[in-house]
Amino acid sequence: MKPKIKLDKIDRRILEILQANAKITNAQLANEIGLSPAPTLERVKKLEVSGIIKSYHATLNNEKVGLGVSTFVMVSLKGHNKTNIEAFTQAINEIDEVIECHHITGSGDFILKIIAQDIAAYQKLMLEKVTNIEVVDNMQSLVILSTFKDSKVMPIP
Amino acid sequence: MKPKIKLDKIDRRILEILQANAKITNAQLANEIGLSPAPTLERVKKLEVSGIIKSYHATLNNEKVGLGVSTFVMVSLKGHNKTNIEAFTQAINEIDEVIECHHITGSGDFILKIIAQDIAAYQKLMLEKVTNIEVVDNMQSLVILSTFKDSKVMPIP
DNA sequence: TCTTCGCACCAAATAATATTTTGTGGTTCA
DNA sequence: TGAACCACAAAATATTATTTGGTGCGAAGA
Repeated sequence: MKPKIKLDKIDRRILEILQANAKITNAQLANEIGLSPAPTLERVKKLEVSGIIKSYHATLNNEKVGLGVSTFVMVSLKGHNKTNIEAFTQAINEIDEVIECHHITGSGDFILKIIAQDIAAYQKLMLEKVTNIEVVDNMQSLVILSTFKDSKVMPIP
Repeated sequence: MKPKIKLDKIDRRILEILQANAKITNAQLANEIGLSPAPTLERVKKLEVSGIIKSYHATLNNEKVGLGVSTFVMVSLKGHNKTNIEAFTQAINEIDEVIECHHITGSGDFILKIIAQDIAAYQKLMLEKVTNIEVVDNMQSLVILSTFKDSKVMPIP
């Protein structure tokens, strides 16, 4: 039996705050939501245990670590059958530079997000690892020129 | 003068660990990288101050908070001039459901990532907020059917 | 080569923070 | 009405972060 969780206004506020800043102390968080530390912590733990909060991550400045190029890649497979899809996703999973892989509607089948040092490294990566995945029919790269928004805060309904 | 930062193997390991799990304690982190807590903390602080670590975020389970639909949207503007681009990015910035906005090469001009409760909410959002941005010429929605990879860990070169 | 400086580190003390415990009031349901 | 259950607050305790002082090593200059 899955425990049905309903979020009240305070829970939603907690989620909003922790998405924006996971490093806030429990005391500060308590203060912001207008409760004392004990029940605040209880709520956070409950959100974690229930799986509503999945994980916590540090976000890096990609340029500063030497990752200057990000792209989206639209991929079509040779066939849409389960075997090919599994072969593809498995191959993708082994490539660290592919940080996202989504199955989508529309003309293509998949959209990937890929990170690389520069265009040269990107080209090398594509040629050596991505292009020669057997089941891939066709690919189109969209290079990100600049990013205007990259929010880590989902709008909780 | 920007302080040129060079990362050694230990720094890269720290970044890798904190990207995967920002909630690790300093003592645990120290243990994993084979240093004592003091210099470990020093390194982390240095990475934060230098801006290599940008921020820390909680990641949610979108389905569990009632956000069942994610899409990519390819957008073409009526003209590629600076004025139109600024008008567009500003309009986009006010829509919480648009969590990413990138300027890209290729036939379209922008790619957006949008989150909504369900298809009905998505349609409403598009009709009421996105479609009628004045400078938008053409849009194509790609609905995410499933996500096979969504890594928060960048491969540091 | 010798000396000195500065850096990265460790161990241990201290400060801050998380977490647990205990008790209270309000709400629901039999 | 009253029993059981929550959600909460205050305060005690445990855990963790942070600071301090001291050591050794490597690089730069005499």
